[in-house]
Amino acid sequence: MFVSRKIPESTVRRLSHYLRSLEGFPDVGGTVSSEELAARGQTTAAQVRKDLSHFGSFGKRGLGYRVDQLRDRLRSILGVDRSWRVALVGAGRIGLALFDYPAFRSRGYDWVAIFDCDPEKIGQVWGDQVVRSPDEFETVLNDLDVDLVILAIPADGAQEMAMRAVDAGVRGILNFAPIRLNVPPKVPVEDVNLVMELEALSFKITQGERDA
Amino acid sequence: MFVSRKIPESTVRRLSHYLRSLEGFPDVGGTVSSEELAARGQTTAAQVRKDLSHFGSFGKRGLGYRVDQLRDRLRSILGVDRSWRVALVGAGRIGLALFDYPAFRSRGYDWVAIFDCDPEKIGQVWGDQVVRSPDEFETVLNDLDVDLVILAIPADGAQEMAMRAVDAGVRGILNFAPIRLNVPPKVPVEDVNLVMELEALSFKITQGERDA
DNA sequence: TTACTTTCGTGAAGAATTTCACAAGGTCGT
DNA sequence: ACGACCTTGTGAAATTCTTCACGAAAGTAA
Repeated sequence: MFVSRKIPESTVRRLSHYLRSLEGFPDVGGTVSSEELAARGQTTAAQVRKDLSHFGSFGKRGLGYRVDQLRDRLRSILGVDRSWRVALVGAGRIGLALFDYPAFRSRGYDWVAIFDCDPEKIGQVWGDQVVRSPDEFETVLNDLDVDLVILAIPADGAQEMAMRAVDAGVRGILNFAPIRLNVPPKVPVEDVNLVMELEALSFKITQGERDA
Repeated sequence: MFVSRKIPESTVRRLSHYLRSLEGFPDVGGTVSSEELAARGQTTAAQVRKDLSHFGSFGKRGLGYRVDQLRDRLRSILGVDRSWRVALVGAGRIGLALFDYPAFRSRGYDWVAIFDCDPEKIGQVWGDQVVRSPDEFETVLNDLDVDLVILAIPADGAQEMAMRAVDAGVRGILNFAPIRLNVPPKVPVEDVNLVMELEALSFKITQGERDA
């Protein structure tokens, strides 16, 4: 089956997991079976094969998948075989944590700009970056050819900055503000909502109590 | 329909959204229809009603839902009508960002302990908390009756701390480490995986290019 | 009271996702 | 080269989730 148009969200998440698992494999020349891949990442062998089959067939029957080959293929599918130019909007605690998160850099997500509206912060130097004023937003996004914007600001400014980012030609948004952004469908948005995660947790605990 | 046993994960997420929307309503005595609730939170009126119907029927036909009543009911369903005693494991950048995240405190998630294995950090004072050594982990978790643990540490230590937390009687884990934790099913785990979110984003962008 | 409007609650239909099961194709040892 | 043994790829079945459609309240106005 070739690249079909509708890949389930859940499949994409699992592909990330598979890739992470494969990166843990030192044995680069070896092979891995759907069974083994399923064991890490708590899913089933059938699910692994179905997920991969959306993108072609690159296993060998009787043997499994070549680790190095599958890893490269997953990187290419997930779009992490290139580098992405990322701008951080919001130089608060969360912004700082993200900026220093080593896993981002090591995977080809490169910081090219930081913005914050707090005059105290503008001009601060973070690593090889300077915190800039939002006044420069459109100019900088264009000049530096920014691909992705990470919004690490409170809810009230998020919609405006998202729109400005879209108008400036950004291609995707990772949103930490606890609101649903309203942007054209051509620009994908991923939400990270920490309160929601905690609420899901307390729901499950409470639910578990009811069952017991 | 009464509290059924299997609530879809997606429903739980939407309930969080509904609650967040309702909290934005100043008009406490008023009512809100499934239509209005759907408009915020990009879903459909039928979905809203179906989600709520899992937990009983507390709307009025022809009128909608009483805002204050629905808000309270959602809080109770999600388990945020009580306070939760939370321990932070990992006093790095991410830990700090979480510790300072105002939305947590305001929703009844109370920090009661912080742990880090870095001797430099042990003894540091964060707000009303002192960073403790992991040696004290079990004792403190028991003495302070900790409900939830937030793991904000690298992948390699996460499984061990998760297991120790479970053994010490913790009831849920919010995990920022990029691995799947292996814990008994009675203890729910929510994962926040930042790299995965970025990968989902770059996947969608790459996918969009293919379509075009 | 009655007609009219609104909106809920919900079974049934429809769509999407996961699981099953097995033929096809490949490896390995002899 | 052959047979025993694996493991993939994939239609079809099963399951889960979403959408539809409509009867049943509840309010309003004359």
